[in-house]
Amino acid sequence: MASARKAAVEPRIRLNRERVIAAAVLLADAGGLEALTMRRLGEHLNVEAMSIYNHVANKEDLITGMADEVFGEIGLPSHGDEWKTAIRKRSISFRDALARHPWATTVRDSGTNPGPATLRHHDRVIGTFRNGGFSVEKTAHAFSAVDSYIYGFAMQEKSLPFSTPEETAAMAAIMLAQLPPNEYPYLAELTADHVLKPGYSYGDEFLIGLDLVLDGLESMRDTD
Amino acid sequence: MASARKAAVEPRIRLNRERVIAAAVLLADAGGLEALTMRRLGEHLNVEAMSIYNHVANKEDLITGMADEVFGEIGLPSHGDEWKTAIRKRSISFRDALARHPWATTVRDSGTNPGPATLRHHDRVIGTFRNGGFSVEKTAHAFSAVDSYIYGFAMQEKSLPFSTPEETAAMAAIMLAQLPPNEYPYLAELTADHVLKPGYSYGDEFLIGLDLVLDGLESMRDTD
DNA sequence: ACCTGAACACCGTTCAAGT
DNA sequence: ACCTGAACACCGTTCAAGT
Repeated sequence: MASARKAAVEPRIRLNRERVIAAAVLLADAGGLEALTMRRLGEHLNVEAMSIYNHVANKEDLITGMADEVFGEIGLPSHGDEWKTAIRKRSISFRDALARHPWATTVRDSGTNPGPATLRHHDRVIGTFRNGGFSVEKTAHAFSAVDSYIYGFAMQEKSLPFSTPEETAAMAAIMLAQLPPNEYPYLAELTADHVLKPGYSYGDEFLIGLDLVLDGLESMRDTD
Repeated sequence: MASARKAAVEPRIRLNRERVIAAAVLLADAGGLEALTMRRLGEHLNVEAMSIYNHVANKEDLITGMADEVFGEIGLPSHGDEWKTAIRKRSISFRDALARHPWATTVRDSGTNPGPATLRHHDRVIGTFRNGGFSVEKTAHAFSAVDSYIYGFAMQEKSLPFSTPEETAAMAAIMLAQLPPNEYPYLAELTADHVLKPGYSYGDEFLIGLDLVLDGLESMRDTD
C-alpha cells in the first residue's frame, strides 16, 4: 500500500527506446542538435545520463532513431493518387517535417543505416514512380532529383536568420544598409525590389521549385 | 646569427587568420567537422590551442571563415557565356567544391553572416540570371531552385556509405541481402536492376537533375 | 533487468601571466 | 602584439556497484 502510493507520487514510467527518442526529438527541436546532450536528456527523463545507455547503444544510435522517427511523420504517397499528385503531397509533407525538426536536415541516416520507417517510406516513393510509368532508371533520376531539392530547400530555409515576414523585412533592411551597393549591385537589387516587398516569404519558393522539378520529370518520363 | 639559424630550424611562421582557416579546412576535410577541435588545430599549427583565439573570435567565427573559403573556390559564372552555360558551369564547380569539403554542406553560413567571397559569388549568380532575361522575381525563383538542388544533392552524396563503384556494388549487395524483399519490393528492384548494374555511380545523377532544373527555368523565364 | 556514482579522456573558452 | 599554463564548466562513455 505504502509502496503503491509512493509509485503514484513518483510515477517514474518505465523507460524504453521510444520514450528516449521522443524526448531527444523534443530537446533537439527546441535547441538544435547541439543542445542535445546525454546529461540534459537524462534530466528530462528524470534519470541519470548513464541510464540512457540501457536503451540506446550510444549517441549516434540515438540520432539514427530520431531521424527514423522524423521519416515516420512524413505522409506516405497515396496509392489512389496519380504519381504527380502523390509525390507532390508527400514532398510537401516531407518539407513540413523538416521544418518542424530542422536538425534533421543535417542528419541523413538513410544512407548508412536506414531505420524501418525510412525504408518503408523510400519503398513507397519508388513504387509511386514505377507505377506512374517511370522505368527503373528514370525512377532513380526522379527520386534523386526530388529528394535533393527538398533536402536542399529545407536546409536553406533553416539557415535563414529570420522566419516571420516582419523579421525578414527587418533583417533584409539591415543587410541592405550594410551592403556596399556598387560592389554587389544585383544582390542589392534583389533585396530592395523583391525581398523587401510586402508579403515576401522565402517559404513560398518551395512549391515553385517543386513544380518545376515535377514538370521536368513528367516530360523526362515521356521522352527518349 | 645563432638566432637566425634557430629561426630557420624552427620556422614558426607568423600565424594569421588565413593560415588558421586553411589548416582548419584541411583538418575538416580529413576527418569531418567533429575532428576539428581547437586543441588539435593548435597542434597542426605548432601552437597552443589558446593562441588561435588571437586570430579568430571563437569556433563559430572560424567555421564561418572556412565556409567563405569554400565559396571562394567556386568558379564564378563567366560574363561571356549564355546564362544557362554560365550557371551550369558554376553549378558543377559548386558541387565539386562541396565534394572536396563535405563538411561544408551542413554549414550554410550565407544565411546568417556571409563572408566577402560568398557575397561576391551570390551577386554574380544573380547578375547572370538578370542579364539572361530573368525578371527580379524569376531570378529569386531560379536562384532558390538551383542552389537547393545543389546543396541537397551534395548532402545526399556525402551521406552515402560508399564512393567508388566497387564499394557501391559491395554495399548494395549487402543491403539487398538484408532487405526483406516482400516488404520493400520496389527498393529491392531498384537496387538489383539499377544500383548493382556495372557502371552505376550515384554521382552521374547530378547532371541529369541539374539539366532538368535548368531546362525548367528556361521555360519558366519564357512564360507568364 | 535496469539504474547509479565515480571516473576517464576529452571539449571550448577565460584569464592572468609571460615575452 | 602574440603566446602560454592553469583552470572552469562542460562533454560522451566505461565500469563496478547497487536494487
